[in-house]
Amino acid sequence: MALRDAKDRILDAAEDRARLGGYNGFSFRDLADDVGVKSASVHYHFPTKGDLAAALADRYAAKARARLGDPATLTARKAIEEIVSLFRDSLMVEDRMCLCGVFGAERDMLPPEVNAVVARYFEMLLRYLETAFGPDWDGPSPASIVSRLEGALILARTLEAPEQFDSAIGDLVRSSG
Amino acid sequence: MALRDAKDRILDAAEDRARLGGYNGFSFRDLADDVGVKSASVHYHFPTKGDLAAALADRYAAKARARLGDPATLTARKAIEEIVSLFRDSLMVEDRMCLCGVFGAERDMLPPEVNAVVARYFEMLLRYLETAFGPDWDGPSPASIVSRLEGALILARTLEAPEQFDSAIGDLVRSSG
DNA sequence: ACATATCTATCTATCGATAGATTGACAAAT
DNA sequence: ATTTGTCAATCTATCGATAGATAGATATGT
Repeated sequence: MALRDAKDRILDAAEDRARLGGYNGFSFRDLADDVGVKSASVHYHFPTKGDLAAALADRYAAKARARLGDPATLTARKAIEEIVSLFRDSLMVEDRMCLCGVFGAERDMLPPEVNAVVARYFEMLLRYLETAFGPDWDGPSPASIVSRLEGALILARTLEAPEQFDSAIGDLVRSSG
Repeated sequence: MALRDAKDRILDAAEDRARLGGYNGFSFRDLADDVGVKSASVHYHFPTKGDLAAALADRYAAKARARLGDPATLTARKAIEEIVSLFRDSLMVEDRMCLCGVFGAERDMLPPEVNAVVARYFEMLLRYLETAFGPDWDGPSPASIVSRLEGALILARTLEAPEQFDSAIGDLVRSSG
């Protein structure tokens, strides 16, 4: 065993590269070099690239889910703050796209097993907000919030203007705290 | 001369493929086969892939600009309707991503000359709305509208649920007509 | 001994890109 | 009217690099 599990370190490298350049933005050799092994060893852990990317999106979704917390225990305002913070950190701290946002944009050329996991990520985000909002919610829809966050990431990064993120999210934060 | 200018037919093929799979979702050979020439002929018109993608994004932006019309002659409501219709057709009619949305998501691995054109596309959209809104506008910011549209495309396509687009855009359309 | 994990070595396919020949159209020179 | 020169556009052929993937040997730990 290395410092950490090799499988995890491979996924770390893949996540970093994929969030910068998408599915074709990394190769088995890239990841092998990053981690310090040979590309055949990456294939040992993830036989195909589809396997790897699906596992990657799955771990990404699980980490997001854990960070967001249990929506049944959150007010609508707090849930919005949590999900905004998740995307804000992606932009401001990590300077990376949302992994599932990139994969979603490229979806028509991705292996179907990857798309399935990416879809589950977005369903999870929507359910999270729905649960926190409850049946009487009359504010912005979960879909509009998730869309705005995903799009704001693209916009702010493309314009190389992080403040555009706040401009895009503005009234969301205002209306929620 | 073929039925249409070869350069244009190459860009047509590239636009179609790029909107499905991103920058690495097409190759010179793909486009050559689509158009019925050899890949060397594609290189004749666009020496590098960066040249091609930059020209592609530029044409894409010009077409959008022409379709949207002059914002100085439009009410805020009408301008919102126009830009919503642009993205709605991308989803419902063309079943494709926004070209600059995909390129924006992949931006960190794209040639800089492509990113420059993509950024100009988004600046154009923001200016379009700003101009139509005028200085007294107190509705949603241009950045929030563009973000929502771009994100709604990703969300609806990923979930293979076009109705999610309306759910994400809903109150925008409602408040504007 | 066995399983896990890595290695070396290699395969086929494709990538973006280039060199150099060929074609056809059109204009200028004879 | 015919020849010559020029140019745009395409072709054939190929380059070196890299892609994802595989076979089989090797090392390590239990």
